[in-house]
Amino acid sequence: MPELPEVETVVRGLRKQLPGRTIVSVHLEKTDFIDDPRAVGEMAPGRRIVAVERLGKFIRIPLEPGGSGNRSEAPANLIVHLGMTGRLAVRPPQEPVLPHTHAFFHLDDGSELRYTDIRRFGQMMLLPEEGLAALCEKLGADPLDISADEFCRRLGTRKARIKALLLDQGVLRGVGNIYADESLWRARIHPARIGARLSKAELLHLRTALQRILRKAIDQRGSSISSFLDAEGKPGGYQKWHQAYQRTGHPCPRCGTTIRRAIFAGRSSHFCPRCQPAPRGVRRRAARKRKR
DNA sequence: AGCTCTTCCTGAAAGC
DNA sequence: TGCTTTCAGGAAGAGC
Repeated sequence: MPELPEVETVVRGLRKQLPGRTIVSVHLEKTDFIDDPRAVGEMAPGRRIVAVERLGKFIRIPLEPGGSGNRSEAPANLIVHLGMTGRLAVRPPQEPVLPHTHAFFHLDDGSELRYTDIRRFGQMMLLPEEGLAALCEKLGADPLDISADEFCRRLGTRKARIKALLLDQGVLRGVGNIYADESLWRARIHPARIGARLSKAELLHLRTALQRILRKAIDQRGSSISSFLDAEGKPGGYQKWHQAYQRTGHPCPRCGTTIRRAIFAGRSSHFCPRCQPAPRGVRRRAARKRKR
């Protein structure tokens, strides 16, 4: 599932191919994941791609104003969220089309930008500058840039569980289940702890762990779980480094205790019950549950 | 404010 | 063997 490192990997790949290209035409198959399919189909053709950027887990492809005349004067941004199974890649037109490919952007050099998404949990939209500003406002800080002070303020003052806070895109943009679990394991913090009850040292440790893990994962071109492939169709390598995520029943690499799985904030969470001691209240409930 | 549950969707894997 | 059920999860919305 694409999270910050996977999206960053895709963005870096697309950045080598897309800027400077002009969208010649658009072909859409299934459109239920697109906000306004007609707008995408009509506004994108004739416009030149300026850049490729990452906004949390969103991919932003700004398009130059102008294009083929008529109503396409205002700047627009093609925004793509990969959801669970989304893939965005530039392919030669003769390359066989993968099943579940729903959007084709024909480019002026003959290649195609293709969007493939088995489960269609992804999103696609064409946003004017105001819409983009509104989206950015909803998103929290980028975890790679956030200062220690802001991290403590955003997470250390909230009464929600730390796992929920890490996953909340309005708090931090880009963290998903894999990197939430991995950073909590590394910082030795139980996922059910309340943000406001974490010590300053724990918060600082968590920020450092999260940043190191995200940077390393980007170096490894992301984690390939449930068939994530980058813009060039290559798998990432960070899944080899997972210490807790999806390692239920395996020994904790630090202390040997069996990694456990439980649902917190509606998400399956993987943690070491010894390294990451549970807060009061959770301990009793966890005792009578034993899955997998 | 923040929790849980449900919905969207498909394919893999487990269960019978 | 082959069918049915369960699960996975990002995000949004409902209801508590």
